[in-house]
Amino acid sequence: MGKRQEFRANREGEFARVLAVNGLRMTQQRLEIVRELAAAQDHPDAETLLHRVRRRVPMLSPDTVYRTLEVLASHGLVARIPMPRANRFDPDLTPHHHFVCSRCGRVLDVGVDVLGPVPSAPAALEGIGQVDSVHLQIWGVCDACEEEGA
Amino acid sequence: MGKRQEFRANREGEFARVLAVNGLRMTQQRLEIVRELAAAQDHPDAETLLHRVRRRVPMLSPDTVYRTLEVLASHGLVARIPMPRANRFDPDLTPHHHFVCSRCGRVLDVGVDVLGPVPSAPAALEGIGQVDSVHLQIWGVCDACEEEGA
DNA sequence: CTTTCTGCAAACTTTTTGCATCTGT
DNA sequence: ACAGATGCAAAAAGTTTGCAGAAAG
Repeated sequence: MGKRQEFRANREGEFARVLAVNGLRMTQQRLEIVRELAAAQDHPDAETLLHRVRRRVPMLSPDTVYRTLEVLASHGLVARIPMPRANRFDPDLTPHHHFVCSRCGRVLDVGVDVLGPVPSAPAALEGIGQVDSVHLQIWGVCDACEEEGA
Repeated sequence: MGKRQEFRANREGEFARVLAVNGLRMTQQRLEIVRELAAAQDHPDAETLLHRVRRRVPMLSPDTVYRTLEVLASHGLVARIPMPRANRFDPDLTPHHHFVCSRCGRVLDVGVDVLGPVPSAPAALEGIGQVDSVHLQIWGVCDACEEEGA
């Protein structure tokens, strides 16, 4: 099993553990949301994720998805990718970059083998602040859109 | 004059030039918006910029600011910093990083002398797409917020 | 039983759009 | 003159919030 797949497979237990430590609860909804996100091969936004989980949990409300994603992100269990229209969420916390297509909005992973390692920052930057994460975003036009436009 | 200041000082003429090349027009509103943004020492969002320009041009409408920023960004004259609440815009295209405070939302510049150069990507990434820009975002808590919370 | 979570609905913020009018070139 | 820009207003899109009832520990 690859490193990234292995990482995803442990998300559910990791989530349960972090929740427990913080006195929060593992609910059916949260479990389903985490499962769906961990299985996602793309970088869905809240609404997209909602529709996917609703295939199994039709009663799920949008609020719950937003709130769960907030919990996940604030505990460092998923990465928030800030985007012009809507935030995207990435269950994969292994080092990699993001290519964002400015035409179709797709977010594609770029391995560290392709572009070199994610730059590492010290825990604190002199005169600036405490560092939580370092996040490289590459903007451009993806091949699919490039061909279409030709 | 420092490199960054020099860069800012030329924004106005550069904008006029790019507009002309593309058959677009230099209007009073656009001029004022570009001036204000080029002079900004922070990373304002559309609404903040609107308020600043309105001190001199009270009749300016929000739409015009949004549309002008879109023109600027799509012609590579300013950088769009995608953020959870609202986009921010940076007139400074010289290489540097952005530290985003997750508590207060401030965006602070981090020089390449502090964290090393912005990773450079080739013009095209094999099997992915054409690269327009590479953008490093560092998330954390700024010193001002850190002290407050203590 | 207590604290936390959910769903509903309504509000809020940021951004976009259609249209008539006005302006730069 | 004519393409392009502006302002107005209304709508869209994404997200947050207050609250009553439901559920986890």
